[in-house]
Amino acid sequence: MMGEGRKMGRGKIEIKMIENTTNRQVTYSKRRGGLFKKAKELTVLCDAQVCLLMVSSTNKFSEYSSPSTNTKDIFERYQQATRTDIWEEHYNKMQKELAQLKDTNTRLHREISQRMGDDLDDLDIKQLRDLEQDIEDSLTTVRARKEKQITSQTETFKKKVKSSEIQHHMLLQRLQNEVEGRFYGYVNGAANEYGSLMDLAGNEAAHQPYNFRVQPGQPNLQTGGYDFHELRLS
Amino acid sequence: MMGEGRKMGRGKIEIKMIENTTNRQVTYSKRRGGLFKKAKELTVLCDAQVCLLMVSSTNKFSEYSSPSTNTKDIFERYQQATRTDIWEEHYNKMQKELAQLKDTNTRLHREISQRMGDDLDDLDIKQLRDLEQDIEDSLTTVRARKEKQITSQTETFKKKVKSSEIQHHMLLQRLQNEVEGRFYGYVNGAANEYGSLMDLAGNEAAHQPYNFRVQPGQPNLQTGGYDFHELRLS
DNA sequence: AACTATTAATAAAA
DNA sequence: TTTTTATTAATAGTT
Repeated sequence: MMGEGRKMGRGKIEIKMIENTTNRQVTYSKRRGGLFKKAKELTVLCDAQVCLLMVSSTNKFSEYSSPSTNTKDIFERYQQATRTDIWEEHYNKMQKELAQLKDTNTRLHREISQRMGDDLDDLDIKQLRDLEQDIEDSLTTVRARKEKQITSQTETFKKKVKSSEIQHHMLLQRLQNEVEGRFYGYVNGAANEYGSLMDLAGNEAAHQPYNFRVQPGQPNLQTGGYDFHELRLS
Repeated sequence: MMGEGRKMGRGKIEIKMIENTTNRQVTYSKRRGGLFKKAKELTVLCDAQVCLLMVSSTNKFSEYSSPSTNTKDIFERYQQATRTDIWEEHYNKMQKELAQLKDTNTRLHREISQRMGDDLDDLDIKQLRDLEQDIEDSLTTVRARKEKQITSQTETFKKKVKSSEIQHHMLLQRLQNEVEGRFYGYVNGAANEYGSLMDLAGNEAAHQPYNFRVQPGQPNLQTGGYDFHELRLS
């Protein structure tokens, strides 16, 4: 049921493109080394000629070709030996790829249909039971995920409200102070000239000595959002 | 001291050409599969393009090139990317090989010199002691070999003499028979027509029914010599 | 070709 | 990057 997973080294990997760029490059580098080593060993052990060309996803080239073999030679010998036009080969390969993709497409389409409750005619009882179980599992997973999301959102909301309350309280206090003409000395020297109610609203930072204030944070790259900004009063 | 030995699977192998043809071909086949698999994995995991051409020692070709890559393309891209003319590359490779051979040559020459007692100026006491020990070991080996050879030659000689004696004895007997006109019937049918004393000397095989005779053997490829022929009477 | 005892390759962590 | 280490994958010899 699962895709062909493989373990090697300390972790488990599937043979599919490594999304993380850094990992991909590290893996490329390591495996390239491995491939070259194996190519050399084959060359020596079996008295063979090997030519290995590689282009990384960052367009870097690497080459191995066995001693006293040159790339051009082996390439030409290859062409001669295969006696097939290189373009025809390419064309065939494309056709094969196309067929495979179509096939995959059909399978996926059918799987989706079945999960949506259509196209069930060809399934026997066991298959139907399996499908049912699968869908139930999916449901459980989705529900769990949803619950988690709700909890998370609630937390966020609580924080936001709390922050809001603190700010409100502060503003009220300062407003009261202004109105009563009583300053507690937290604005010193010339800055006083600008001390006004308008200023409080428009540029609170200039007069803000407290640590309560929730600061706008850096963009949070991991979630892709700007979470901290949501905590600002607006 | 030993060459880099490697174990893999159930046995131990050095990375040097596998002499046994069958083994070599089996290993070629297995490792070719491994190499292709790794090439494919690299292609998928790292979003790379790989082109792998192989010629076995029996001149059979194999190829892998990643999907939507064709061999010609990647080859041309390779040429472009390296910006080096393929012949220049070949030339460089030859030069490198040449330099390596020269280097090896120099080393060997020096080693021989030292073993012959020359060119010892750069060696410290330990190195000299090691060299001494080495040479002593060599000497022991050579002596042992020599003793063995002597024993072996003696054996060979004994056999030869014995064989010679037998043949002599037979000849004498047959000569006596001829002279006495009495045949013991070991030459049958038409062959008798050719039974003469001259024939005995010039073409003994024609009349030779005994197993005593030491037969000329096949060339012995392992020692490079024709050992059995030495046992023939001449 | 298939099996399996062993080694070699390597993914993740440091 | 490079090294280390836990783990899997490749494979040499065997049947």
